[in-house]
Amino acid sequence: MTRITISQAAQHLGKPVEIAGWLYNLRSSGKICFPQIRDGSGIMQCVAVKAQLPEAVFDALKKLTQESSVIVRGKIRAEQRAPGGFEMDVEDAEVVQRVDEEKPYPVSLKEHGPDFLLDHRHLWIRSRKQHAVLHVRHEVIKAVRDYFDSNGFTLCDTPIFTPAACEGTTTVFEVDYFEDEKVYLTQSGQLYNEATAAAFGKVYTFGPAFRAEKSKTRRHLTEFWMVEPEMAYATLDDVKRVAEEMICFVVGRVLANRRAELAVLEREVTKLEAVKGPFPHISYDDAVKTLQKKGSNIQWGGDLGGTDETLLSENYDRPVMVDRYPAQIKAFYFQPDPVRPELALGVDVLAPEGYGEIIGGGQRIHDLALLEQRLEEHKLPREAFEWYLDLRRFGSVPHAGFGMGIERCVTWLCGIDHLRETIPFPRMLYRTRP
RNA sequence: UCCUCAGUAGCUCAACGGUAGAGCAUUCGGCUGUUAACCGAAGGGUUGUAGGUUCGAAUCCUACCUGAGGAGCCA
Repeated sequence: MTRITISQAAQHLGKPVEIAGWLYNLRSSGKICFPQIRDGSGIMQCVAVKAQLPEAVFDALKKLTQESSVIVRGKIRAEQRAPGGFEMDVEDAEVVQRVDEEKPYPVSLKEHGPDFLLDHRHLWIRSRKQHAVLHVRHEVIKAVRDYFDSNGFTLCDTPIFTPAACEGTTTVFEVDYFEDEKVYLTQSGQLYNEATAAAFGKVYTFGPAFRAEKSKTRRHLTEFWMVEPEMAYATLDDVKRVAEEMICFVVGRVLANRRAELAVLEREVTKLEAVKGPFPHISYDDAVKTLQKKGSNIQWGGDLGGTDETLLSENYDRPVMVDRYPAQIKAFYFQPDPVRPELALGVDVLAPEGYGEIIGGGQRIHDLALLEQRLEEHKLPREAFEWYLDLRRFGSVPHAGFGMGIERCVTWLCGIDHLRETIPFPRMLYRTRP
């Protein structure tokens, strides 16, 4: 008997096969019942007819409880009435573990509230929608890696324990490191990326980042995943080009390989099909003017708020790049604009449909004296940055890079309204379980 | 940290000062093509916690706890 996954059903029509999975749903009508089995690759509707089965097998199936693990054997045929288009005529079944009806599976197919679902996240991820979102996440991550791997970037992972906050300003999680030493969970691999870029030319790091800000919004997690490329001999324009190419590549992959998941999510595919280069570019100056015309009370020199990002992205059907922000609202390491030094050569990419910032990046300072001056202005402990300053002493070159938040990207592509559903086990303010 | 909202059956909600209810889930019964199947019946409650007002509180008031949304900050 050949064991197949449900996704392979079309290649095994008419042949005896077995499917190992869990009971997703069951409908029963006296002498016939329809167990729907999920196996992680899809959902298969089965048909069990009393007259054609041993009594024990039929009874076991008819009384099966939700999410009991079960192996079913039989032949598969095309069936229009079945969701998914295929159906198995069950000839035999083996219950691996039966969920006790006295303590039934808690996540029913009916509606639930967010608190309940998040408390049961370890089970919630079995449901169709969550399953689809996490499949899209997998596709996004794979596409991102494929893009960099096939464009001359070397994966150089950066440390998670760091001796100091990368950017000084934001709050970091402090960890006891053996006796008498404190380390911090990384907020970004960027500073280390600059070192590996000088070693390998083009690099990227892909890993978790931690932010201890008490942010309480649908766009924040305390632990999230970020891909950060960095390029030596590169400028702001290179960052913009690579970011655009990468986004188009990722969106294309999701459209090519995850149509079924997007359908489960009821995502408007045309909105994603519109994501093609070139992306619109707008300067921070113009962004502020546009926003003021639209009624925002943003002033020049202030950062774009969440509503500002939404207002701005409403103007476009694809991601928009906003560049040259005031240096004062950007991190210390941004290279100033040569014509207007009060501006930083940084760029943010805002996703369409109000999904906000998914990418932030820019060109880094390569001049030693200027970097030393910035460290002082930001009152950063110079000792901790000596190694970083070395990068400007030994073969410094113009270099640039960016970071993309994986969960924000997945949230946008899936068209869902909360970041927490795009990671298997979200870590948020006040929620660290399960 | 601040602002707003919400906690009633396992779940989703109703009852808004006068006997705590429905759908789903569970159990029992019915049904040979169900699509979050349907039909009949049963069990299931210290209304988040602690005080207060009242003849009477799920309902009004106060504090606290828990959660959600938003602000600031960011990916």
